Amino acid sequence: MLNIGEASARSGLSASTIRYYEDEGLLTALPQRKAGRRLYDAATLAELSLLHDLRRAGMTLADIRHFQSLRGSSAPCSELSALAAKRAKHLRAEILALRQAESRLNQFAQSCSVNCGTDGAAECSQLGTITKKGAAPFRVAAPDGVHEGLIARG
Amino acid sequence: MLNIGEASARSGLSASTIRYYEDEGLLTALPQRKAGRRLYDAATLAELSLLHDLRRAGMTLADIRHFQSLRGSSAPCSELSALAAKRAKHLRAEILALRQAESRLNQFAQSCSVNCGTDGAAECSQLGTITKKGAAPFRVAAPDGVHEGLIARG
DNA sequence: TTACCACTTCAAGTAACTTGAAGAGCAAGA
DNA sequence: TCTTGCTCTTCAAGTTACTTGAAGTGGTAA
Repeated sequence: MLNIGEASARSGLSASTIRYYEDEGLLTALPQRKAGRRLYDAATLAELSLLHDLRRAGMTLADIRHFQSLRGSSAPCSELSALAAKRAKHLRAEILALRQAESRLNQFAQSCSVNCGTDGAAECSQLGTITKKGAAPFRVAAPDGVHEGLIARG
Repeated sequence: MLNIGEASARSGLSASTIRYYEDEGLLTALPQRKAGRRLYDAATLAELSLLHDLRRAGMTLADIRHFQSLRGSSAPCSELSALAAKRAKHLRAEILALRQAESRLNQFAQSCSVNCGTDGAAECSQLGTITKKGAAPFRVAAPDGVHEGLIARG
């Protein structure tokens, strides 16, 4: 039995986020209480960890609620499966975009540090070096009603 | 010269987001106006695209403002370079985590669809299959004052 | 001329947390 | 026993980055 601080460390969620999820009804099993304080067992902890994962996967809390409602119901598992696959596909696109962003940042950092000390300081101070060269501006479209990427959520 | 709709399509930002960035003073060059309507040239468009990229890279609007202030100043380019490298490193961790989430979702979808039609439906309806098996719960720590991942931003 | 659509401003709403205030439980040390 | 210090409690309010809605304007196609 772990207190909320330890549960936080293990699940990767902050203590206040854990309380928030509980308030929002996202925990199917409430933590036990001792002297008013929450205590988490392995099952509850696993659920917290799962919540963290699903959020990482870009699901909104509403999505997660839907997932949970399917879970208990007699919904065809094809629906559950499709939901997961759709999310995974979306994640794949997101990962690709992040990779592009990463490589542009790295490019910038490198060209910047190379030019440092020489007369290239001017070029270094131009943010423009990060922008895609020659590549057409892109939009990561969200397929059929699925929400935009993590960033677009605000 | 493109109107805001076209600028939106090219930059990947929604029209209202573009207006929002302008209101927030994130555009170093304001778009021209014709009959009250905004018109964007190549330079402004590039800036919008860059803003989109930096956001994708997980920078907050405050981060971006800081980046911009460094840009014009006599700040050592090592600082700019370090900032970019730090961001890129953080992105790398983020990408890794997303990949894990993706593979778990895929695992779930697959095990689910395989079991469909058999008596495995019960297993399928268990969300628990997505959770990491045997792996210790992890936390993607944000190094020294850097913000948490995209999701943690809310 | 009449639709119609993309645009304008401004205010208010939203998601998902986070922060702050004010107080309580409890273990370690003097 | 008392104090210090930490973690916890609830509840309200604040935050970020947008998004949505209302009410009105500009330009063009039929």
